[in-house]
Amino acid sequence: MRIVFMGTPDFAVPSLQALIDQGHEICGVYTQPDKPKGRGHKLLPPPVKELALQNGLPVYQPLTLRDEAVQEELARLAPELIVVVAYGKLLPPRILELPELGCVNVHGSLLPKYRGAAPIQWAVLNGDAVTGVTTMYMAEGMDSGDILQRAETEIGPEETAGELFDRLKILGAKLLTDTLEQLQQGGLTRVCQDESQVTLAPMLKKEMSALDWTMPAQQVHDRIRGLNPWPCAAAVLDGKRLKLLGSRVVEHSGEPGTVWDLAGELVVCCGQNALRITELQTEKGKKMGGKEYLLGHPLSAGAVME
RNA sequence: CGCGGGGUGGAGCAGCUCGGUAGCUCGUCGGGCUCAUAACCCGAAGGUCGCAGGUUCAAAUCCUGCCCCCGCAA
Repeated sequence: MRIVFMGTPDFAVPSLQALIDQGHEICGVYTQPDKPKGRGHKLLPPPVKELALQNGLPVYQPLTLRDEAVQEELARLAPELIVVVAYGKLLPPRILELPELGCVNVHGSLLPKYRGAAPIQWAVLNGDAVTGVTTMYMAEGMDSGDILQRAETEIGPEETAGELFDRLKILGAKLLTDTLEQLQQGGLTRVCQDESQVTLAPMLKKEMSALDWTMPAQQVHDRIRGLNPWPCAAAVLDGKRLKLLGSRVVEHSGEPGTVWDLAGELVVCCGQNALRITELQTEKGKKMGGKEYLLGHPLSAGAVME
């Protein structure tokens, strides 16, 4: 098929690769403009752009799709189908109607659950046992289009949002491949979303980093997993900021927030049970296990984590 | 030229301001004690203090340049 691909971050890369491998004619790749990232000032191209360039695909980075000239340019590419994976911009109605086969989107949740920008993170934050990916036709509302296919996967008890991300981007690419194959054979029926089951997964904010130690350990644990690798659960111990990256629920009780050195392990009491901190990061940026932290940062008596 | 922190035996840290014998906790190896142990006791090995220059009688420590890592901000 003659396809225009729209996508930006890491998550979209396997999907674009899948389209290339599947032998489609990719007549254009749309991605967000390069933005200053990193420490210096450096202008970094989005991951999708890099893959596109490696494959000699024409790249377009318009500031907005609402611009008429941009829309005309897209129309001249005459795609039969537009595939969108984490592009980061809403498609105006005129573009949605442009390709004869429509616009297909890959989303990181089992729609209609978790519409929005951060479906994967919220699945972990909420302690879900199962999530997945969905392919769908795009409609005007955010992630509201008719469902084509879904694929499920279990979320591991210690899995972080970042790890799940890496799995779902692969799963999403596979599902996309399958969906396009079946579309070409006309073997798919579109199913509209059950509006009563809709939940939203808004973008995470760094203000969410703070933890509430009065919550049960399991919930704090889910929080730590879901916020990793961004914005990451944050805490203050001994006057210094810590990022908490990994944890395990352990049986122990005490005043919520109090910190213990239990046989060399860093343990924090929660509202119910406690958490063993398995990985953390100090202000210096060093990632280390709870044990290693304790070796160089002995706890003062009655230490409390905030 | 966005702001800032850091690179010290295998691990995590201190020492740097006020240059002068490389320190702490853990691990490793050997020995001891114990019914036993993530416990305890004794002993040992192991470091070009990121790299290169400079100042100095003397540099982990002061000065200059470079490499690498990271936090904030985006």
